[in-house]
Parts: sequence; C-alpha cells; structure tokens
Amino acid sequence: MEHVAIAAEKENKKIDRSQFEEAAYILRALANETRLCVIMQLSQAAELSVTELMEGMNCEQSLLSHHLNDMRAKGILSCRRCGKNSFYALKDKRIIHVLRCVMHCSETDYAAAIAAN
Amino acid sequence: MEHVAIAAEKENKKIDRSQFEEAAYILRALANETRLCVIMQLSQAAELSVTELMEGMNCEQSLLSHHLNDMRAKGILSCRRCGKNSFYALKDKRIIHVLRCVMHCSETDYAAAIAAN
DNA sequence: AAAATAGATGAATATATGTTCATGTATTGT
DNA sequence: ACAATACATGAACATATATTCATCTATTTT
Repeated sequence: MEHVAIAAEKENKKIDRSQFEEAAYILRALANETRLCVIMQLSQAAELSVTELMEGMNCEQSLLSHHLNDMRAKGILSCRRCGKNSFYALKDKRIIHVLRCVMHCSETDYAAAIAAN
Repeated sequence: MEHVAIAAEKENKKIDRSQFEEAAYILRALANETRLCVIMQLSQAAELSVTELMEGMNCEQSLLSHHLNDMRAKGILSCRRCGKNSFYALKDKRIIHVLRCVMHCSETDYAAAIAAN
C-alpha cells in the first residue's frame, strides 16, 4: 500500500490549477485591443458614454457595443442608462494596475514574436 | 473646408489603438489556466523540465508540450535542451508582476460572472 | 541492440472569439 | 406624429484556441 500513499502525496504537491481559473478569466476579458482601449479611456474618466468612447478610438458602433456588453456581463464594467445615453464605467479600478503592468512589459520586444506569428 | 479640418482634428484625438496590440498579445499568451500554472511554477524556480512542470500540476504531457511550445514561440519562455530533458524558463521576469497583479484582482468576486457565463 | 524515458509534433476536432450587417428599440427634438 | 439620435441585439460567418490521440525522435539505460 506504500505506493498508494506516495502517489497521494505527490498528488497533494500539485498546484491547484483552479486558483488560476478566475485569473485566466479576467485576462481573457482584457486580451483584446479594442477592450484595452476602452479600459484605458475609462481609467481616465470615471464614466463615458458609448459615443464618447467611440469618438476616443476607432471602432464601429456595433462592435463596440458588443464588447461593452461582454465586459459588463463579465463583471468588468458597469453600465448606467440615462436618457439616450449609456454610461459605462470600470467596476474594479484594480484592473488599471493590470493594464499598466502589461503595458510596461510590452515596451520591450515581443514585437519580433508577434511578427513571426 | 472648415469641417474637414475639424474632422481631421477629431481623428487626431483618437487613441492610437496599435499601442495596445502588444499588450493584448501578451495578455492572450497568458490567458489560460494551464499557462498561468506554468508561469507560477517558473516564477519560483529559474528553470524546470517538462516532467517537473507536469508533476507540479495536473496536465497531460502532450497538452503541456503544446502550451510550452506556444509560449516559447510567443517569446514568453526560453527553452534549453539537455540530454533527455527540456528545461523551460521565463524570458521576462516582469511577467510575474502581471500575474501577481491579476491574481490580486481575482481575489474578489468575478466568481458570480464566471458562474453566469 | 533493445527497451525505456523524455519530450515533440501533426492531424482532427470541439469550442470560443471577433467581426460585420441588418434591423430593433427607446428616447428626444421638431 | 415624425424624424433623428444613441445604442442594443441576433444571425451569420471567419478565425483562433484548446484539447486529444496517435505517432515520432532523440537520448539514455540495460
């Protein structure tokens, strides 16, 4: 029975992958040019309407709307309707830290790998 | 001609989305449970063989190998062959900051949004 | 030389994501 | 009441990602 105990012990040493589930989820929610651009804008403005966001970047209304709705569903953004406008805001400001951090990383040279696909 | 100038000016105010290309690229390269688990392990070990990585988590050899190769191709990891073993290491330690940052974010309550899909 | 070990690789497949287009809905201005 | 504005939504599609399986290669052990 010894080998069973050893196997069980080894199993216990394994990192619990589930602790990364949520992290991966958040990263997936960010990992897109358009969405990063939205987050960047919202990091400087408390809240912005769809039109304001659209004017700040280069994105079709429909596509932006889809992304905004996705991010809201994923708990990244909040949305408040007011008359004809919808105002979106960051739900958790700490997201900004992640963005800053990765922007800092991206100052160097993944460009080659990107180019190579 | 005035309106043309105004349009051009508006165009200039738009955020250059391309600055987020590389950031999105890195985020995509991280946004996966298995890969985060690899990065976590490599953040504590300088370098690890595929077998060591495998023992530290719960992942089939082939799948892990695919992920490792992808991350290498994307410039996240380096790889050194030595006899029967391949040793992988983080190419840029700053990735660890991103991981820490997002793990910190994920301490709170995206769980509901995840559950809701 | 044969078997075992460590890892890589390619095809096949399932699923997720991103994007566009056409159209819908609520609100506001005339 | 009608037109315009601001935004949402669903279908259709293309592309990207994740995963499995079977197989291959290089190295080491016996």
